[in-house]
Amino acid sequence: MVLTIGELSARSGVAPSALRYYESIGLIESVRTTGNQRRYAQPTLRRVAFVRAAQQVGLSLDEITDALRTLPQGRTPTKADWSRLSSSWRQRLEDQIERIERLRDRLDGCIGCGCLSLKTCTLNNPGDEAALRGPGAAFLEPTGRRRGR
Amino acid sequence: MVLTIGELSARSGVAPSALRYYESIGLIESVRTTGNQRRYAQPTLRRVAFVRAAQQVGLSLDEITDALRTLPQGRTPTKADWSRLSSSWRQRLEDQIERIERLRDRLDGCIGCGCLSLKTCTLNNPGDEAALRGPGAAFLEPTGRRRGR
DNA sequence: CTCCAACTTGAAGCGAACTTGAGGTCACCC
DNA sequence: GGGTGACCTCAAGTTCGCTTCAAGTTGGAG
Repeated sequence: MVLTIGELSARSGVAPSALRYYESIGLIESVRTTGNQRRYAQPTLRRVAFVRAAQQVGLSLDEITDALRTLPQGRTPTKADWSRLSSSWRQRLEDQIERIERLRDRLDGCIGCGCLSLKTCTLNNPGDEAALRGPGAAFLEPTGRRRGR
Repeated sequence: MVLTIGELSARSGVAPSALRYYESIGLIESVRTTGNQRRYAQPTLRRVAFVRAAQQVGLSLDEITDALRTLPQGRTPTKADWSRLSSSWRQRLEDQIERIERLRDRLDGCIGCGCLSLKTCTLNNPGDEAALRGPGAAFLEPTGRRRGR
């Protein structure tokens, strides 16, 4: 069974134009009918779903492309394929979770102490502390940046 | 003590051009010297740090602006100010964490079962399941979307 | 065989979040 | 008071992740 672009769009929730765009950057593949229309293999559906999930957590299409490049597009991925991809992302996801938890806790802490205003709250008074160890305020952006800069 | 744009940039790790941009969209404020140069009060440093943290977790500058608008820029924020902001963001952050954990667990599950390829793994075979309850594949994008679309 | 919705391409447009550049001014050190 | 590095404005440019449009083609239902 193969899918038309309309079917893939309906089942993935991703617009046809976006799917064409994904193909143009090498994120997904299609075969063509004699009349030049795209046909997608089902694994593409999972691939697309995965792309959206990864986007949700802040990965760029470039990064996702890189990661998925380690998976075969033609054959079904093996455990080893997955294991490779998974381990490289896991740390990243953990970092992301930690970053959000830190912001959440910071926010919670602020309810109690009224900080972003109190000098005494070092946890929430990062700028001046960071200045002591040089510029960058790296405590808030611990590892790789998400986009831009 | 006030900060020049260069100092604020160095201490926050945010480029001067970005700081000017933030000001242009009303995210931060400055006073001017007689010679028309910007001078920032220290709370601005915390504000900027907060902005970057919030960006890291996927909030747009618009949303951050809205949220911070509930905080006073002139006076120091009170507990009540913080409490308001905090409670409105908390759920959002929780959702974000949950979403990432789901992706992580999905990834972990895949190591064991080789999915994104096995039909038997329903957890990781969302597309076909989603098709049963109509298009959208909403399982992966549970609540509000981050950007675009 | 005809029809029409669904597809095709390529180019242009868009919003977000900045950066870069040109041309000019300011402020602090010697 | 002179020099120079940090600052100013405004406009235009950049990247990402798409969408929209125009003009044409395909393929399946009747």
